[in-house]
Amino acid sequence: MPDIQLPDGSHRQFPEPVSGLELARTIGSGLAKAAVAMRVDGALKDLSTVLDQDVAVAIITKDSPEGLEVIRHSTAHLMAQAVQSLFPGVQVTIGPVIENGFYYDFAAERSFTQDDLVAIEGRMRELVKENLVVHREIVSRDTAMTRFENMGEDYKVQIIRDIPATETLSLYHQGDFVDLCRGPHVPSTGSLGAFKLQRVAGAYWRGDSRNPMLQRIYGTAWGSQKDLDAYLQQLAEAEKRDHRRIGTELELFSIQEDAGGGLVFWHPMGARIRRVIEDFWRSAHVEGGYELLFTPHIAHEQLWHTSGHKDFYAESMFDPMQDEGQPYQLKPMNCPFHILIYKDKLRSYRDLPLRWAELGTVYRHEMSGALHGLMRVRGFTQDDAHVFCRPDQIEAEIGEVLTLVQKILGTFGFDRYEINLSTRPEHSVGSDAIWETATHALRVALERAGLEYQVDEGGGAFYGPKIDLKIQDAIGRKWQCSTIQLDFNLPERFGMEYVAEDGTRQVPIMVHRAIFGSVERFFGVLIEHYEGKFPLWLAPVQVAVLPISEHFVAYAESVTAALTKLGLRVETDLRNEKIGYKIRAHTLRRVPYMLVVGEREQEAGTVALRDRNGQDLGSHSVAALGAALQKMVEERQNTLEWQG
RNA sequence: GCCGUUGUAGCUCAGUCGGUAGAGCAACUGAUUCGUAAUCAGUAGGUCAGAGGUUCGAUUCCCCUCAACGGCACCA
Repeated sequence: MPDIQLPDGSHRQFPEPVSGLELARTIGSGLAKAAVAMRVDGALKDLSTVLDQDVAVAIITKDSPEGLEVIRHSTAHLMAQAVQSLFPGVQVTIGPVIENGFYYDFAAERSFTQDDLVAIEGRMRELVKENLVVHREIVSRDTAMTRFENMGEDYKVQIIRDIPATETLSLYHQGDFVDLCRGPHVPSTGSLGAFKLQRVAGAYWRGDSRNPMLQRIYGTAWGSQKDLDAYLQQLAEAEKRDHRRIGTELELFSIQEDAGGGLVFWHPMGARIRRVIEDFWRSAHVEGGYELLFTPHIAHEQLWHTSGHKDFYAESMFDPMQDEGQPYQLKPMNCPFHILIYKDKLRSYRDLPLRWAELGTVYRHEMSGALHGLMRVRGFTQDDAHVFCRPDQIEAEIGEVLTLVQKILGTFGFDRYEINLSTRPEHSVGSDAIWETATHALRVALERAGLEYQVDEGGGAFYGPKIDLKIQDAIGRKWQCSTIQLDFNLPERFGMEYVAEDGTRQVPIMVHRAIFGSVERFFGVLIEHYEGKFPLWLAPVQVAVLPISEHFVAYAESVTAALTKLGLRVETDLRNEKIGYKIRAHTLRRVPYMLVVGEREQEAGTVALRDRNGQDLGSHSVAALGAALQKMVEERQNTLEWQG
């Protein structure tokens, strides 16, 4: 006689045991239809589970986060069933839920093609129509082992072998398909339907590159067709922001096959933006008490032995080059160079903190398959800085860095962050005392700054704790940019020291920090964030002056000259085209403001103002417009809204 | 690096069952002198990613290399 408590606190009594699905039906037919699983005293269960005790039950529906997980997991099974029915002999391995979807890895003789995906999806739809009941079977380890051995499912056998003996093994059946799975799953295949297979890709068995490569099929699944469509729409939106496409369209940058992969060429328009970014970065750093450095691109190989990079970073470094019998190496990092400057003379405790920043271009041998537009390249410029300080200064220095990070990122329109504090890993250098002091200092600095953060226990580098910061872009994607890392290793390796108040020699604390991370990558993120519609202060061309016809060319040029004189980036479009053509052309180039000049404007000494969003902003005198634009640029405003 | 796909004009793409290629946009020239997202006409533009092989003949078929794309692995 189970007494079942529902999430709203109410109770329902049943004369005999009931299944979850039956329970849902007594609550409402709509609920029963949307139900995919349930939570019994906190544990996820299939709806077919019979409730014969007094328990608390929450029905999980398609639209809840947990329900979506169940749907995605069940859709992965459905796909595996379809694959095995179409391609006998293909082995199944694992098929987990991922963000927005699922994948399933198969061991197959040949790789799947795009046509195969269409066929698999078709078969899946048939199986949905058949509305096969999904049922769970508890089996012993031996039974499970034998069954999968007989089926020739070698990978499943390996999986079973690795499951702790204490765990219950369950099999899920639907039609003639069986899979080893913890569950829960939807009650029948008819509960599924809003899915789409996306792509095939290779993936190593158990994620290890020494293992055989399997065929992974990715798919997405949702609680309703509407949600699926919305998601696909969102993917298309993200696609439109692709910095590689926009970069080509707006002539911002290119990657040249003749030069090699992962090497970025900044074209004039991109270079203009970079210059603005860097100028702002420099002035913000000087204001923040930094000195700016320049260091070479290569150094004796020996330096990289001293730094330890030859031991633990060699794979990412370009091979050494020889000159007069001496091996030199391209730098993958700037830190050793800054250390050499530090060591160039004896430092006093009074000199600390030293804050040294450099836009330092480094080269790393990223593997060919890892290269991706501006996001992952082989040559890039780090906005690198190192703070050398005493242990008692850590907290204040980290606080300063966090302030600068927020100031700089905020100016680019990034004010939502995800922050991680990573603490001491198992293998590490440095005393307990220094780790303790430093980690505490990072924590306090974060809290003082009022920043929320998560702690990644043991996630720090072997040489010190760190703070990583991800920014969120306009469509909610997260990008790792800023990082603040303490280093107890390099100062030791290089024998850095300062003379303390008591005359003893002490080792300084070293802080590595970057705000953009890489200028290239940050630029890529900016392009995607703004969809190429840069705010006025960053736009490579801020204003386009568009004469209606040849008669107004002289006036247009005078307007351009006046605005250029104010430091604005202005172009005159003298092409022999109609005004509509010019407006379209500059709108597509994302030029923030267009000034139309014709007879009326020439007479009155004004311009007709229009922004790239199609807003007609009325008529303005050249002087008033210039002053208003200048103000917007100076304040680095993120909006084009007219305040003149 | 690994698996798969792809590489044709500046861009987006069509095409060639093996007989050295075509469109739209962009560029250039001319006409038009125009009021808020594409005026009309013409011209030019290609070692069909690169190297090799098969063939009378290769952009097309085969092999290798390079690069891009989607993943995996990598990314203190």
